[in-house]
Amino acid sequence: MSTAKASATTVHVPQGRILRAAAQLFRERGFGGTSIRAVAQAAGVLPGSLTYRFRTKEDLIVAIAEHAVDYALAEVQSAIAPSRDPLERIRLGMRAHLRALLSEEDAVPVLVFDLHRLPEQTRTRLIEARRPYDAIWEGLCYAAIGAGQLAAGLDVSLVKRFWFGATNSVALWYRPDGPLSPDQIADAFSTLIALGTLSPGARPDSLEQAFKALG
Amino acid sequence: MSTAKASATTVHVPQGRILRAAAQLFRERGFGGTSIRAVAQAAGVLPGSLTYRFRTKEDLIVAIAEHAVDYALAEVQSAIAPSRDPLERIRLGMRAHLRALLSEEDAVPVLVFDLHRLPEQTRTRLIEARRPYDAIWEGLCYAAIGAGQLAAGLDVSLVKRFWFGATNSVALWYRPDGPLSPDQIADAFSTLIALGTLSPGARPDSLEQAFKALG
DNA sequence: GAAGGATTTGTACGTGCGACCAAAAAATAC
DNA sequence: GTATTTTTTGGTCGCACGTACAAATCCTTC
Repeated sequence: MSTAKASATTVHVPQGRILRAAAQLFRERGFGGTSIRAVAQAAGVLPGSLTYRFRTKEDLIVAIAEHAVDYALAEVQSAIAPSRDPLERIRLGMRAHLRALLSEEDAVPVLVFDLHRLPEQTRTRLIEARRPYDAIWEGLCYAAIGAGQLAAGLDVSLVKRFWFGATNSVALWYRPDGPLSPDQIADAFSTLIALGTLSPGARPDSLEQAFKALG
Repeated sequence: MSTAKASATTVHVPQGRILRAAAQLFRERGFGGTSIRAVAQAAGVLPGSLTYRFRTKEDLIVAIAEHAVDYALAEVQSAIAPSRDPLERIRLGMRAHLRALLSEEDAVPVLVFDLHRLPEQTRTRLIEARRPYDAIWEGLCYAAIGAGQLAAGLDVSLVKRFWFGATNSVALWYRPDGPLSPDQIADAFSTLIALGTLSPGARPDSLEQAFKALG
């Protein structure tokens, strides 16, 4: 409908077109704010075809989420492969995570931002789908702890939430024409979380005491 | 409808009931995922009454956002009043910010999380409404910089985004019956952003160099 | 306690929703 | 080149949406 027949080699697999169109609309307007008719139109397909491929709207977002996990997982794994230093692997992994979040692969931010307000049953399915991704980060963290690179007394799960919260929120303000690239932002965040922001003179004598004082 | 007439002192101002009900539903299901009828029912009112108070759905969320700003601003201002130390004022302010975000005042998370996918015109109105809140944090940051409490070479606006991103994301996983109170979480986050997470042995010799290396 | 404005009621309107499906068309297998 | 399966079409179902509004009710004021 939108394009001419084009050449014989045209990628005309509509499954991919539908998923991409849906992910883009979900990213922009949210799951609840996007109609399947709008998805169909954006994909250049009639509503009936969409229903044929994905029986319900929920099936659609689940497929998007599964794709997002596949994509982000592959990106992170190939990004961390070059290094064996745990801390460096985390830095590289966070670069890849942020690149995936800000990329044209709209599925990733959809999984990150729309998860928490989906129906309970759908949310459970998506958290399940995300498990392999959570697992790889779990492993990266334990490796850094084991190597003694992180300060003693840290609540690691809290640090993880802190870091992912900050990093994911970049998607809410990032603009491609801004002054910093995704990798630059990721590195800046890595440095902040690693070293903190206080000037040397304002720091306490003992790091361990400061962390333990949090109770 | 939901309650008996009760005493003569009953707060029966429906404006407040409607705003509270709407904020709660928007928080749970998002703006697009909440119908005006659902708001009316939750407020114990028929749809017509709601239209009488708020001509459109957009007027409703703008009213919620304005209330959120009033509330959070007052909370932060009274929280920072006891101290004159810039760093301490930021810590206290962040406590108040997180308390407001996690409180029963659903308007605050609505403003934080629903803003970015509203129609352009509405978003502009809400950002305008939020301006006083942004201004107070601007002031707190400049005070800490002026006092030399933050490391030289920091990109302050990036640090602000980092910190608010992390803190706001607490609303996505916090549960009241969890092990940490909002104030404990806020303090833990303040310590993380202040000191970083590396063990002493893993830190570079010069902080300034590390920050400047980010380009 | 009557008048008159403020508020709520109950319902209606046109639109768009998610889902559905018989029939047509295209692709594939034989 | 026919038979079979896969996919798309184009339209319909009943429902819920945001909004509007006349009639009924409540509340205040004098």
